[in-house]
Amino acid sequence: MPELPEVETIKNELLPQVKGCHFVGVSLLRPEVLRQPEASEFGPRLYGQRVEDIHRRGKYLLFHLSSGERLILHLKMSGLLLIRPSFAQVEPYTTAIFRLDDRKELHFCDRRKLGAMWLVEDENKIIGRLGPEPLDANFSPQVLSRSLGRHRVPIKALLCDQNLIAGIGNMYADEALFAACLHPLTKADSLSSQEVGRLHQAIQEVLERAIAGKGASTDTYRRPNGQLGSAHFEFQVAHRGGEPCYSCGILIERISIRGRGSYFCPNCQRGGLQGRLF
DNA sequence: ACCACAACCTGGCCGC
DNA sequence: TGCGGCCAGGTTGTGG
Repeated sequence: MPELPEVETIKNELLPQVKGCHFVGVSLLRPEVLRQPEASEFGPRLYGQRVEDIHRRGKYLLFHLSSGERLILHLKMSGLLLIRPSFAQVEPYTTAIFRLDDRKELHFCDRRKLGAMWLVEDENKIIGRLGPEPLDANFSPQVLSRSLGRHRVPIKALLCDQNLIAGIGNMYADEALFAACLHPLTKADSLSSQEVGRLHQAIQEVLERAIAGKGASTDTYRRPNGQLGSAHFEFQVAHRGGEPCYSCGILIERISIRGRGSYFCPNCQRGGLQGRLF
């Protein structure tokens, strides 16, 4: 599942391939992927535009176009962006093909069909409500503390809230809580300042390590060249239910929080307990 | 304002 | 072997 490190990797590896290229055609194989504008308007507005830059915001990818417009993509659960040669074979579940002027194509594939795409003049209509970027210099422990302090919900649920912090999903929330020795059910507003500091550092370290590993290929994720990421080999708890903790040997448990699988070590993640759980 | 939950989607996995 | 049902999870919308 593409979260911040996966989308960051896609951005990093796509950029040298498409920066400076012009769009010379687009095929919408599944027009429902396009949320804005109407499908009939999409091709004409994209045609001839140069890709000036690509940015990431949370889990969104933003293509900066020469007109000043933004082509925005969200990969949701199973979206892939693949660079292919012209007239390459089209994989199943391809929803859109962008043709570039250097005989390359950008394929948007999406097995679960949840991904989405916009072409807009004002990106803030799409990404304006996102919380701060966890790897930005201005994401301080104080900023994190302010986000957490007003909510009496399990810390795990808050870490996945894109309006509070942008880019963290289920896997990296579990990994950050393990690294901070915090139980996922701990009420967010009960964290001490030391615990918030630990969590802040854990979030940044877990995300940076996953970016260094080019993302985690636990499910369908692949990089634009088709290769897998390696970040999941370093996972301590995510998707490791029933396996022994690398730190203490106790079996990793899985519970459901807000309908999402949450993996944690019941021995290492006692922080936040002491009667503060429920 | 805050919180919970269903819906979207499909391949894979489980139990019978 | 086959089939029904459930699960994965990011985001939006609805309702309490």
